[in-house]
Amino acid sequence: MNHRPDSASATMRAVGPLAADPACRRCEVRHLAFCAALDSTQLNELHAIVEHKQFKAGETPLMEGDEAGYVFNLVTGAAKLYKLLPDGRCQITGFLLPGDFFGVAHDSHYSYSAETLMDVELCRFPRRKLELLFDRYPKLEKRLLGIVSHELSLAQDQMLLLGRRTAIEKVGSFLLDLSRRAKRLGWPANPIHLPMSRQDIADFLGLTIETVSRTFTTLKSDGIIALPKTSEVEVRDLSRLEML
Amino acid sequence: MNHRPDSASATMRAVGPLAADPACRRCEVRHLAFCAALDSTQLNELHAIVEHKQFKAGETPLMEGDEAGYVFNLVTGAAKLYKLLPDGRCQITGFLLPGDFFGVAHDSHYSYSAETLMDVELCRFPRRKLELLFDRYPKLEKRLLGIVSHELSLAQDQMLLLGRRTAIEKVGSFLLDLSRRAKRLGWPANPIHLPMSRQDIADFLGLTIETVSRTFTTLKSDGIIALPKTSEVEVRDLSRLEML
DNA sequence: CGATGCCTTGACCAACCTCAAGTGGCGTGG
DNA sequence: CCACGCCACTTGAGGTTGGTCAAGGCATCG
Repeated sequence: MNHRPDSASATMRAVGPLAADPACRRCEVRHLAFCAALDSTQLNELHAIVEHKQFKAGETPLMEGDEAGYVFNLVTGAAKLYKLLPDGRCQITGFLLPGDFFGVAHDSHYSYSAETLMDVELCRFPRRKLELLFDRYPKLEKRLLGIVSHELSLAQDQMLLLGRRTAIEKVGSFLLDLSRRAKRLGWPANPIHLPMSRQDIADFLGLTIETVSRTFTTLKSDGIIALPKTSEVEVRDLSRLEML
Repeated sequence: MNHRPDSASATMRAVGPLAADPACRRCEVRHLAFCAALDSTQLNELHAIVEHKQFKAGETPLMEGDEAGYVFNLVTGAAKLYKLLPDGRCQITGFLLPGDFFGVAHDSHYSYSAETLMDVELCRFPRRKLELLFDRYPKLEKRLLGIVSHELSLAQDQMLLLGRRTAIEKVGSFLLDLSRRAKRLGWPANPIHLPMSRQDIADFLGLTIETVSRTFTTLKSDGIIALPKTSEVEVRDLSRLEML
């Protein structure tokens, strides 16, 4: 049911229904995730309905138009959420890192797709079962409301970025954002690791891959960043990056 | 306040101070608003905490950074929600029409501003009191979750528009969207009335006022729309408008 | 070591922006 | 009732940002 079905957890599971689920308790992203701030009872009930799943890089845990039967919590890895136009143009609406929640739909079908950027572990909650839990633990529903409100706020920030910022401002704010999120996860905040391709960055910022590449080059020759690897950005002048 | 959730609502309605509040019951946008689909008891309780307010055109019911003490429901008129960059660049994140809800903040302060486009009537709910109601009527909180999820979905659509659509596609989709919303409100869907200025449309679509104006002119000379007044758009070829 | 895929760079182009002037509707005052 | 001014909108000319198309570099992997 969760993680690897190996010896340690099998032993603990023998004790009793409530002591039997160390997986969620041990979860490294729990303090960041949907399941944060739950008491023992709630956590156990949540654990009872969760399904741990793994995906390889490039797979799609959910697709626009699918029946919205589950909500998800990313545990390890990274993914993107995106929408497509009929002619193939793509807008990435967000990147998912450990602890991030996704899959909320305002009606019965998802309005966007998700694709993994690398191998991913996630928790999957059947929507119906979760809603039953909400009736007993309104706190869970409050938590979800908080998460969705937060995402709405991020979406509005992104609208401002897409509609009114220049290419260099877009890239700068993207890098700062990734750096902050890495820090929150306890990862190195300065050599920023980019789990996504240049094309993904372009589709997130409303630019082309060439413009993203050129903007990185500009920032590099201005001494604001360095690019030790193509998937790694070192911030060399934070204040000038923030000024953009 | 004197109602208990488990009382028979039919009986309760007959007597007491709450029988004296037909305002909410008569509300013309109730079937569209936050207060839709509530039973009599819930509606009475909600009515007990609501404050009706009026604003003149150009006023700001809430500003980015203000203490988020209230949530709002627009009853009549129209308004815009927007965010500003330090240098004054503006992105409108949405237009509000009767029945629309706004003022949800993910933390204790608003992350955007609201300004009326014309004289407006609205309902204002004190956030703390509303949250107390949520504890007794989880259905209210579910309703709010539904509204916020829906707004998130709209925000993602708007990201796709801002990042990946051309000027003419932006204007076309804006007009279709306004037309659909008018229809839902029981207003004429075809000569579309625009309650906002060209500048507002530009700030919504991530364009300049000149580009919006030119795009209207192009659509007009292509015979797709007519402009009987500057604030009125007549759709003359719906299918070609939808094709954009 | 060649093939592959991603990224970078270059030259050119077009969509959209900027700046500036012109138009038209509307309210005000003579 | 008309003249005027105001303001929002439209139109025009020219510039810039970012897009398009194409070639070249570079790392990874068989």
